Amino acid sequence: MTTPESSPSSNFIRDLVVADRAAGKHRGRVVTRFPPEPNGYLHIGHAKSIALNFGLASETPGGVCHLRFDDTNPTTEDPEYVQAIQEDVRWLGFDWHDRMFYASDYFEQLYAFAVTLIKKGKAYVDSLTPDQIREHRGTLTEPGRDSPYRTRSVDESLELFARMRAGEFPDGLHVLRAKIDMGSPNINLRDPILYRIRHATHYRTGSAWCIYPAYDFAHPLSDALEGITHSICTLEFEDHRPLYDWVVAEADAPHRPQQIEFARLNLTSTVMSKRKLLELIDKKLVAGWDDPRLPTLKGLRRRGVTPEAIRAFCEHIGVAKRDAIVEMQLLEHFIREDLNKRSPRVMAVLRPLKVVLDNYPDGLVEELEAVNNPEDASAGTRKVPFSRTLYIEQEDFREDPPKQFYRLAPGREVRLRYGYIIKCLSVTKDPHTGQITELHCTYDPETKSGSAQEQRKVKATIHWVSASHAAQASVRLYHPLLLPDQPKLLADQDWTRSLNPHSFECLTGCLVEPSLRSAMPGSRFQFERQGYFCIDPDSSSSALVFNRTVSLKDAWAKVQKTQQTPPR
RNA sequence: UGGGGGAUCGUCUAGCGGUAGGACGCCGGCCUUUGGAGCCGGCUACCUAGGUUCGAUUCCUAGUCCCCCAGCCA
Repeated sequence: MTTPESSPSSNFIRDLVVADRAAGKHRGRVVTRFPPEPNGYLHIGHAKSIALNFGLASETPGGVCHLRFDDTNPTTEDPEYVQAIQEDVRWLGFDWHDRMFYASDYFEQLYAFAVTLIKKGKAYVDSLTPDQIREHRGTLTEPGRDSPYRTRSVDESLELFARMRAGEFPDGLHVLRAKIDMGSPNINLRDPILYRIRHATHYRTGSAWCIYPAYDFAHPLSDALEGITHSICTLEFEDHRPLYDWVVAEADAPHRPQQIEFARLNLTSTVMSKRKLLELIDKKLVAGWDDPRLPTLKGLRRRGVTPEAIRAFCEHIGVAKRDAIVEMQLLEHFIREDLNKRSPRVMAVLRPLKVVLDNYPDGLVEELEAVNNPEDASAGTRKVPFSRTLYIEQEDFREDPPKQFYRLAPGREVRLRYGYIIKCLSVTKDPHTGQITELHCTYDPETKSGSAQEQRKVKATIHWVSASHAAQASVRLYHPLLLPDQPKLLADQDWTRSLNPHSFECLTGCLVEPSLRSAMPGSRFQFERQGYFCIDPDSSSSALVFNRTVSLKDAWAKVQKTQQTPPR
């Protein structure tokens, strides 16, 4: 069977589905659905739902999962989103096969269900204004009051409803409401609106309709029509469940699905609500839906995150009913874990510092052999050119090295990855600014990597590129979208004030090893000692652009952090 | 203060009356030509108070705290 690591962890929905199957409920069938409204892009919170619904279906013999667009509101929906959502679900690695549906395909049937309800005296056309309806609804603590139109005859409601459909009335003049209980302590049961008039063009049905079903009506019936067995949604719909059940029962639906609610995903230092994401886009606070700082699937993808990492993350966080905020570090862990296995290693210098090896023959170029991936022997090796003038990382040199810094410093030695041990002899500075402009070092020819004499150990190995061979690149670094610890501000209307003003950083003049010149957009690498990077779509062979997906864990950064905050 | 939900390490999560487990994180060590990866060890939790029981995180009672609901959004 499966190993403990790979076997899916238990959660209450899985348990329930298994129990239902064992009990022969729904004749042993399991049909789930992922029902996005095409009015925005998918984010990692949706990924949790997608993984749950498609996962449940795929781990059950004969189980299926539908993709259904819940497109009952013509004013906000757009085919652009329908397209993007399909791409994202596929990219994540899930397949609905031929089971793609639209709630808008059910409009005719939903209309018939509404007529059934009216005929049964379970729905009526109300002619109160929106304000009046709100007034009559009561409050959380006071019951509502019946609309004067509640006692309208079945025939009159039938006729009015037909005329609503025929387009005889302007928006808002009438609505169709369920006749349940205006005194219910559950506000959702106080004669909820089933249909509203909207003279708007629907992206799929065009102008065929001017009345549109509300979620609480369309959703349960769409589920019923599709034979959904387990209709999984988030916690905020919990008190809609009695209405869900009411609609399915009273409309004489052919099938009764079961609604089950779970807690949506929240992540630290980012935003997940559609409203906030949309606001970031609209106000141009980010570059677009695929901005790598965003938790959208498009953003994560552009950043270099793999679908495998997202799926592993979703499996690991589990499914429960308590509100939860998952630390971003956990997501990063799964990104690193996946990328570590698959990313070719490569050397890149983000902030270059020139190094001249005074005793290395001018004009000589050696091709050093470098391992492509220590985690994967089949990845092989490559040649990296080495010469007299190199660049190393600025932070790998300290003129006045602090405690525990064991990289290069005047008089100190360090190994160049796949190359030689070098020793720093002198530092050249700009006479005006005092800035270090170059280092003069010597190399020890006895210490070439892989050679027999290579006995000596040094404290550190650093990465480098050959000055005359390296390719220029720019590198985009991403930092948390939000400032730390600002839950108060976030709740505000003014939540954008908690945005991190430095969430985006672009490094130019970076130098990468020449093998990267031919790399294709989207390909991922580990820049040794630094992190995982991928080639951005903006990249070209003449101007390479990398995104940092996630940094490597950095023990030295931790040491520094504790050094910076000495106990006073 | 109506209704619906929920409370287990710092974070996420398991547990279904019998020693509270895993992961992330954090701390320490080993190893290392990536201060990466890997390996080893450690850290910290059952909201409170009663009750039932030989035994309660689990069952019961009463509290406390948190989340959701008053769109012709979903």
